[in-house]
Amino acid sequence: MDSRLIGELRKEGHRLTGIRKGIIGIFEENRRPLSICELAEQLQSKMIKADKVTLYRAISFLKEKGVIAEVDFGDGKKHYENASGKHHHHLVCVKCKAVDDVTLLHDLEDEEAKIASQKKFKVIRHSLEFFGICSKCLSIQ
Amino acid sequence: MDSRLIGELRKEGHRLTGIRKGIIGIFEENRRPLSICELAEQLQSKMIKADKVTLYRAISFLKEKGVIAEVDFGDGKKHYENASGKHHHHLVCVKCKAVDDVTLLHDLEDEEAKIASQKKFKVIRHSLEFFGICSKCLSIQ
DNA sequence: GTCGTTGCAAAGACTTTGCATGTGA
DNA sequence: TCACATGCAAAGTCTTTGCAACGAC
Repeated sequence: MDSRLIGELRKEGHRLTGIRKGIIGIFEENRRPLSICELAEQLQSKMIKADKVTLYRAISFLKEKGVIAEVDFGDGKKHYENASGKHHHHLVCVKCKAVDDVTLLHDLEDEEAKIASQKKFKVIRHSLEFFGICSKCLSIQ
Repeated sequence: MDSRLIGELRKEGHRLTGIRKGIIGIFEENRRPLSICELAEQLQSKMIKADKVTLYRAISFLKEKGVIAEVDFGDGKKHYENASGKHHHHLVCVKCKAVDDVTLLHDLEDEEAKIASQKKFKVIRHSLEFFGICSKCLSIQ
């Protein structure tokens, strides 16, 4: 587990509860972005019981700490993933909802530079998702 | 107004009501993506009264027809824009929520080709938004 | 013992559904 | 007229807030 994070939490007077340990552990194991419901299921499979409200609050807390990042697949739910990994984007299967990671050939830095110079817009982050049909669903059809 | 669309609607037994005419007109005038609430306001300023439920249904209908497209800014609301324009992406100001359009220097076709060949994933569409601070908000600070 | 964290209940925001009424063609 | 479109009420889903009880340190 991320010891820098744990030290920081302690220093700021926050507490490392069983639920938070569980959540941090799950986001370290999981590459796939998780919704609140999926997170609750994974905690349950680890024998950690937690109210959904607690998960919303824990997620909000960890998002502020920069530990996890929010990802949006336009399905009405928010999804979260470990923010520490290499920058990447997502392939979202519209049939089976599977999510895969992908990195770009050319990253978007030159695009962001163009935006800054042409539009005087300071880019903080971007969000790029590809929607389509995954190899499994293609083979089934 | 898009006469191809109108003909198609008629042929399929659909009706071109005042509300639908109003909505189509608004999406032709507006380049900025609109939420349901913003659409309701714009209709009202045209003296067209419509229930929000009707707008949800009309939007769902026009989305199926491919007339408008859904855009997601991760703010918990769905936004819609005219789908007939040139393919573009969005600059979303995190301060004032203004939205501007932007086109890429290099479009993502080569990335999609790479994804298809490496991952066997058939891309249908992608969604790319840049979040940051617009020129106005930068100058105010 | 303190004060941050949790759980339960309730409220809030956005969207969808059911059904009777209205209306364009 | 007749099927599609609309409005109202209600329900559904996801998320946030209030507050008392719990528990990490």
